[in-house]
Amino acid sequence: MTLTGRVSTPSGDRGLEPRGGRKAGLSDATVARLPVYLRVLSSLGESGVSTVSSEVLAAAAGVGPAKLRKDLSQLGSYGTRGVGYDVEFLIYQISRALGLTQHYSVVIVGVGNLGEALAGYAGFGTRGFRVVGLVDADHARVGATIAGVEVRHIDDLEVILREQQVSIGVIATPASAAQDVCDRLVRAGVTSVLNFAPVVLSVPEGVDVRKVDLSIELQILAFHEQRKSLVGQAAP
Amino acid sequence: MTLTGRVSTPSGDRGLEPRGGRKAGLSDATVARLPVYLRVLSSLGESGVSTVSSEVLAAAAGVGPAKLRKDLSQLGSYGTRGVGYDVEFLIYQISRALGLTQHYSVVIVGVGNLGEALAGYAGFGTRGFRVVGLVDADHARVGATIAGVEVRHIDDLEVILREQQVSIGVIATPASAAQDVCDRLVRAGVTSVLNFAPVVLSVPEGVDVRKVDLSIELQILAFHEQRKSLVGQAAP
DNA sequence: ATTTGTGAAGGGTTTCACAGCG
DNA sequence: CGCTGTGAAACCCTTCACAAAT
Repeated sequence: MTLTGRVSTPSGDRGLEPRGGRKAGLSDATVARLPVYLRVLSSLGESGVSTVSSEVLAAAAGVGPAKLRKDLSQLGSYGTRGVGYDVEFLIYQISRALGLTQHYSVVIVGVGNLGEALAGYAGFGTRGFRVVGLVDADHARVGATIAGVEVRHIDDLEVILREQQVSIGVIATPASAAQDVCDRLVRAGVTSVLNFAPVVLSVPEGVDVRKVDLSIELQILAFHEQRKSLVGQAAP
Repeated sequence: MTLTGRVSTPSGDRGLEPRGGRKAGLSDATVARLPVYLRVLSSLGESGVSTVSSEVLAAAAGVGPAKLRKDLSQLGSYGTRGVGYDVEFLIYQISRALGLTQHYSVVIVGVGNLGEALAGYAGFGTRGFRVVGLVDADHARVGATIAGVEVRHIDDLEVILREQQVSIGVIATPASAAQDVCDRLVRAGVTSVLNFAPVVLSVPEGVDVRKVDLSIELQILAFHEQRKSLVGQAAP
C-alpha cells in the first residue's frame, strides 16, 4: 500500500498550521518564558525580597540577563536604572500581560491516574484557573469526588461546557479517544486545548492546542544521552 | 530587602546556560520533531502503508512539507524522488538518529498520582525505555507494586542508581523536594533529568534537564485565550 | 509526471555592547 | 557608579522555489 498525492490521513488532516495571527508585542518565545519569571518572582516575594536586578532574576530563572531584559522590555519600561525591578510590581505586570487577571474555567476529560494528578495539582487553583468539570467514559469512576469536584459521565460534557463558561479543555484520555474528545470540545466552543494524549490533534483555525508528551521528552533526552557516549568519534 | 549585585538566589545558581555544544548535524528543532514523525510513521506502518510522500507525512505530523523534508534530509538521503519515503526504513533511520536502538533505564522519584501515571504509561515500555526503579519518601507507599516494579524508599535511591545503570531520572515529587532529588541523581552520575516539579532546577554543565510544567502550559494558553477576546481594540 | 533534496531568501530569536538614566 | 533598555550583529529556523532524480 502506498500513500501519496491526495491526503487521507488516519487521524484527519484539518488545521496544519498552528498559530493564528498575533495582535500586539510579546513574541512566542517571550510568552513561554514569562510564566517562569512569574514563578521565580513569587518565590522571591515570599522570601521578603522587594527588588531584583536582571542578573539575579535571570540566574534564578535559568536564562541570560540580556534575554530577560529584552523579554521584560516588551511589557514596558518597568525597571529602574541603577536599581533593578520592583518584585510586586513586576508580578502584577506579567500577570496582566499573560491575561491572568481574568479567570479561566477548565474541564479535564479522562480521570485516570493522570487526570487525577492534574485535578489535584495545586498550581491549578492559584493564578486564575479553576477546575469546574471532571468527566470520564468509565461509569465506575463517575460519582467520585476529586479535589472537591464530582466526576461526571462524558455524555454530560456538552452540558458542562455550556453551563460553566469553559475556556480551556484538558485532554487526559487514552490516545484513541483524544481526537473525538477534542472535536466535541471545539464544537462546543472551547478554543484552547491542552493535550496529554500521544496524538497529533487536528483542529480548525483559531483553536490553540498545546501538547505535553512524555515519550517525546524521553526521546529527546535519549538523543542527548547518546551524544554524550559518542565522544569525539567523527574523523578530523 | 533588595537583591542586586552578587548572586545569592534562594534555589542556587549553578548551570545557567542550558545546552552544551553540538557534535553533529540535527538541530534542536529537528530533534524535537523526529519523535512526532516516528509516532506517525509507526501508526502508518501498522495500517499497512509502506510508502509515504512528504506531503502526507507532514500533514499527519502537523507540519509543513518543506520543513519535514529539511528535517529528514539532516539524517541523510533516505527518500526516493518521484515516490516518497519507505515507512519501515524511515522508522529505522529516525530511531537510530535519536539513539533509540540503545536501551535506557529510568528511575521515577515520587510515586503520587503523577508518578503512578508515569510508571503505568505504555509509551515507556516501547522504544527502549525501561522503568527499573520507583522510589518515594512516604513509607506508606513503599512496598506497593506498580506496573510490575516495587516501590522502594528514597533512601535506597543511590543503591538503585548504581545497581541498574540508570541514565534517565524522572522527578515527580513536590516542588520542595525536587532540587534535592536532582542533586542526588546528578551526584550518582545521572546526566539526563525529566522534571515534572514546578521549579527551575540547577544542574552542572553536561547534565540535560527537560521540564514538563502544567501551569506554564496553562498560562501560555491563557495568554492566547485573552488575545482572542481583545478583538481590534488598539487605536488605528 | 512526480516528488525529493537544497540553495537562497525571509523571519524570528538571542547575544553583544553601549548609550542613557537614576 | 550601577543597571536598565535597546540598536546592531550574529545566529537559528522556516519557507520558498526549483533543479535533480526516478
